[in-house]
Amino acid sequence: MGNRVRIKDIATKVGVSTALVSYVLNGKEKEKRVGNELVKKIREAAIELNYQPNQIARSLRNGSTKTIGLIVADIAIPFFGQLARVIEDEAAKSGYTLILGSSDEDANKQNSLINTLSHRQVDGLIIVPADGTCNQIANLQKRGMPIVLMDRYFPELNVSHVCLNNYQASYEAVGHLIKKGFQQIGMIAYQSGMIHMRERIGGYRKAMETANLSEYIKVIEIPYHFTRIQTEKTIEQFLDDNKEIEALLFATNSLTTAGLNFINKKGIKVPDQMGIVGYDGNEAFDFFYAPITIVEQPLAEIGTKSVNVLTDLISDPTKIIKYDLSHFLNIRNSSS
Amino acid sequence: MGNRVRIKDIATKVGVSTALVSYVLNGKEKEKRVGNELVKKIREAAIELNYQPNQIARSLRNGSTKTIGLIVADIAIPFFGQLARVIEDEAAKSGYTLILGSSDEDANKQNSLINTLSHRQVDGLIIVPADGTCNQIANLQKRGMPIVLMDRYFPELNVSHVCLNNYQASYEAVGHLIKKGFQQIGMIAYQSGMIHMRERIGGYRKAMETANLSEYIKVIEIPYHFTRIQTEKTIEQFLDDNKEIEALLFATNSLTTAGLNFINKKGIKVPDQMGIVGYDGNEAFDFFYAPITIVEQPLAEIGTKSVNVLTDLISDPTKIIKYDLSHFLNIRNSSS
DNA sequence: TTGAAAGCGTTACCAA
DNA sequence: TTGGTAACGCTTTCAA
Repeated sequence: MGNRVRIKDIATKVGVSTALVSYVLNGKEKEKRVGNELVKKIREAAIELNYQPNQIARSLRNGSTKTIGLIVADIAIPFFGQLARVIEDEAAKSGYTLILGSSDEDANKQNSLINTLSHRQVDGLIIVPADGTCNQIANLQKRGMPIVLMDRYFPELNVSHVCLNNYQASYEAVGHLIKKGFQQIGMIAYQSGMIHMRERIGGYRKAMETANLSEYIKVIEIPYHFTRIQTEKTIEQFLDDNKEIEALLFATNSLTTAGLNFINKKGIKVPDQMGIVGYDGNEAFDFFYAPITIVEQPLAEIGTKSVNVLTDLISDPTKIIKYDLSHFLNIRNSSS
Repeated sequence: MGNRVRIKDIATKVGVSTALVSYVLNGKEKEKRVGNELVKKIREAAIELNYQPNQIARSLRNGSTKTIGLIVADIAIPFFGQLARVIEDEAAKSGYTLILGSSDEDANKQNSLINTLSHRQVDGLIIVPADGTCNQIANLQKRGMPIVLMDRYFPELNVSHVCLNNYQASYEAVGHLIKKGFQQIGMIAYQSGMIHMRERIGGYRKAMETANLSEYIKVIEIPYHFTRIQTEKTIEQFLDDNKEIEALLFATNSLTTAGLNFINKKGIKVPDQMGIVGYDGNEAFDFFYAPITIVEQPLAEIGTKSVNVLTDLISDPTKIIKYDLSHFLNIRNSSS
């Protein structure tokens, strides 16, 4: 872009050195005791010439880009889009801009995103880590990059994170179903070694055990890359194989959507023939004919905390903080 | 980040100049006829020292950041999230990374985003422009910034754009309702001077006129910043004031959602008591008890074309291209 | 109170 | 074939 005007042009025009211009334009005229007359002249010249600072040059000189890299699984998924928005706004408050990447839960993609972003000298990274990327994160941290893990983390690593307390969330979700009178409760989860999924399943198991329903524990884990059709087929098979199931806990929003779709097609009545609790509600459930209980995450809190933990980390690399936030149990209901 | 290793370190280690290292690391060893022996040594040293290029320094030197600024209304809205994802992938193919911003359809926010991004020396900008920002765009273009407008544009400006042919889309959507036997068709739109909304309304009017239904033309325009509750109240008022209405065209996804919600609450039967067509379907409509006809935009095409038009523009600033793409009329149906 | 100049990490021109 | 070095635009130290 024809961003021709440099600090030097202003300096020449006013007849001073570039140092003076830099002081004034950065608001250090008091500190540096620049003459009032000159301050005014420099300001005017800057406006007249329509000076636009070159942040790249500034970054190179300062060693800080005022930039945060955000790596999510997929920005097209509303959960991550909403999170990104909160992060964007919170980051802007501290003068940071977002550079974005989607990993598709793929370790290789995540790796190349991390490389791209760190070459661009982002000041820090907020990452929703993909399965099997523990080493990537460990290496990155070792090289001194400030990192906050979001939505999931690696328990074996001492890295800052902001996540949901998934264990507790599932535990209470199942408790809710049990209180409603369901006993044969199954769970539809994703196939993933990541802590968030393990804890969602773990909380379910624990709740069943606590209620003396261990014998009814039934979990199916669906691969992330399954299509909608494949997912519905798998759920169908699961229910065919376990006809005694009275209620289902879905581990993510997209699984809930696929599940409800399937239930709709089959004409299974909710909640009479099947009790339902799902993670991460969205407006879609408002249109479902029956109220759906939802494990809702505190999105705004997750986003703002992630940014704040990161900026703290940037100014003090030893300040590692870990949040496991609480969920809400909400009811999505078309008549509310 | 402790990204200590510079080209100079490699040069020192191997005992050559930085120039040679730069050539080799940029794959210009053939062109510059660097000795095979040295090439190998330099490559090895780079790996051994774990050299990570500093893209900031490179950008300053080259005058190109390989960065695209993307300004949407709100990345939390799935329509824009999906678009962003397509753009991210397409941009990556040409080595570009995305810097993101949400304008909230607000001229001031958009202005400061444009400033932030252009100070960061993005190579080009893809913008979903807010109402009343014609001058911003004109000035930006005058200063030489490559710009592609997306989703909407300013007819009075000669700036590249990639949009839907909204006029035709509404025209055909209304035609569809008329073919189904509806005559008293109302429209729920946003209050906006932007071309996309004007065309969506214009196509509706034209279709009504063509079918000799001019007297039934009824449009309500809802302010963008209305809450869900306010929106539903306004729709209720509109329908109370126009009890003869048999069908509705909703100008956006969120208006459709609000409208269907309201219709659900009131127990109005679709399509017997009310025919519906909405823009930009999403999975929510799959759960609605009746099939909903949807004006669907070619998201992938809009995204990829936006990137390609922009990269063309970056290499040739005179290459202004305008796309008005065609929609699909789809049916979202829970049994499909 | 002001200015000269070094330096951030790269690239690429020009010379050897 | 190889290397010295200027330059990208800015900030900041040091000297005047």
